[in-house]
Amino acid sequence: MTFRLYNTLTRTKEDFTPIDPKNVRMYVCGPTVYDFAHIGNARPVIVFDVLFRLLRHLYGAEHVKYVRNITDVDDKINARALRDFQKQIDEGSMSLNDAIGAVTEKTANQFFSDAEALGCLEPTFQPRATKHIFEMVEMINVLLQKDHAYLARGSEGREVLFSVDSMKGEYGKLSNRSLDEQRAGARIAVEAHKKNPADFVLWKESGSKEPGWQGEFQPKTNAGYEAELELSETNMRELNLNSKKVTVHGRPGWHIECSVMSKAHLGEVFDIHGGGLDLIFPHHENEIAQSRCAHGSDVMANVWMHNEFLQVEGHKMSKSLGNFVTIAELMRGWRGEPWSGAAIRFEMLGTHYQQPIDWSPDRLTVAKANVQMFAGNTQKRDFKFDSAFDKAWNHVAIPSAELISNLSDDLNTALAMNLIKQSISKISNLSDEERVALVHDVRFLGLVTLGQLPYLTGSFSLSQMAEVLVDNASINFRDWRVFKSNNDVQMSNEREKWFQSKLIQVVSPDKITFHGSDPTKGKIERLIEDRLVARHTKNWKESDRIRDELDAMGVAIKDNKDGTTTWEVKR
RNA sequence: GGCCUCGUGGCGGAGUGGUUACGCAGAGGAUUGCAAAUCCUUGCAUCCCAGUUCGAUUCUGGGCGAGGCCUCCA
Repeated sequence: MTFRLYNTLTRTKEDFTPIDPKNVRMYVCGPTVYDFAHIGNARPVIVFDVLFRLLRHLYGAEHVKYVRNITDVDDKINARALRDFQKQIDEGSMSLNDAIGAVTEKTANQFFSDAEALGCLEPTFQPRATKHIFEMVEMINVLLQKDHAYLARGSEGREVLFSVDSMKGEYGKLSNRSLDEQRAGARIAVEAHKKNPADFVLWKESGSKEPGWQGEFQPKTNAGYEAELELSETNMRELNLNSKKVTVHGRPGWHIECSVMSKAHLGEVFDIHGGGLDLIFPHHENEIAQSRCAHGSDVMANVWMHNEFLQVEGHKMSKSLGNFVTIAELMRGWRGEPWSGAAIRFEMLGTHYQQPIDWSPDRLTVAKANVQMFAGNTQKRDFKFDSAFDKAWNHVAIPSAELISNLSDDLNTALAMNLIKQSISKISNLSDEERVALVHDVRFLGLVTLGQLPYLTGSFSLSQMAEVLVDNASINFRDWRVFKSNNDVQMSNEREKWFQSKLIQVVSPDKITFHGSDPTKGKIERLIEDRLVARHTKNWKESDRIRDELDAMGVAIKDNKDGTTTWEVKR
């Protein structure tokens, strides 16, 4: 079987050959943790999770390393910290640094739980930029010594800049653009202190007049770093500097973070580097420039993969259009319905990663219907207690050869999902072998986990209903904690009301308890029993009245063929 | 200006050099006190032009139309 991947670097589909089959290495650009992840962010998370699963299958789980970073140093984070914690900072009850820590911690945690809800495996490493500052300074020094970088004074202070001219002929290969074309384009701001307008920042001085920066930070903390920068002879002459060392109190540029974190965990040259389409230029181009020049290598990674973008209902997703949807919001309820992580993943994998997706309730409905059909049918007694099914669930997922062959063709999840959708549509009529294959494939793709099954069927047992409520509660609880920590009294009160209405008790900042199960359960069961009695005596009036009453409680009932009545929370 | 993607039934949306998945909506039926749910059956489609080919929705070229990226962005 051949395993092929489209490589942005060569613009062709190539056979994939790892540098070392015992150590297959992949780096994917993770989130900048200034705001909750939206569905656009979810795409690379899901796509590269599938690739991770495939690599693990092909080379053995212990032979694959997957690094997805957390960018927790960025001007947007600082801005967010100032916005959210302005009051506390002004009052002196919180340092800007702590505020930044609160923002990144909160956002990163939400990202982790989002990724989990979307059925993603945890990457091997999830490094944070703030833990690698020293190595960044080190790499910048290497670049300075090799004359690939220079110190200059910009409008906002001193900067260490990467010199793209020092890499002429090689810079721009990934994005397929030459420096000459760049100059012709009108989009690049010409800044006098740059040797070439395309030169980008490696290190940026933090000005003392920027609120709260100067003196607020200690070397160990998350923002504002003292960097010792060695200057090359050339730079010294140009800047008329006498000393060989210059200290710049500042912060790293965006691109250097990934160069450093990938090197730290995967080495100077590795197999696969992934991310969103928009990162090709300038982010990945600049990563390549930094890493190759610092290490003197021909490539940074052999294969570069980029996922296409996602639109929302035909439009670019943006805050100004008001169609910005976070993952948590989708699961809580979007366009009138909550969408499970499984449905979101199902929908996402239905399109090849290099195709744009238009995100809409219609498409999600399809995915949801499929997931529910699968889950519902596998919940049926004759299916569930069937030994073949049992076996499939209780063993490690062994994907079918066809699934692997589809995925091996440049991660063709659309084709893989086609297989699954077809099997699901005739799930009741599948042979034992086909059923087992379906169960394995669905699990391999991370579409459904055993723990998720009860939530997907729509036919909740009583205890499962309680679980669902607690599950929804956990999302609200997360929000409540955020509002609480922001001292947003109005919003946290609103959440508390929600809990009260659902008979859920907030025990502590880490714990919630569901108390609503028993009374509700008893009432519903009693009403259903009463109604069954009424039906047996053909008292249709009373029977319908009870149905209305249950309906008002948000409970929908179904009279089954065998004379029993089941119920579910109305969706 | 540079780079790139897409155009399939009423709608959403896959795949394929030779009978066009799947879902929603529609139609018919089973079941039902009614309803809901469920199950079964079913009608409906490949933007236009040219080329390659025995054969094109699929490959190539052109046209028309839609959208994205190039600036922080996944």
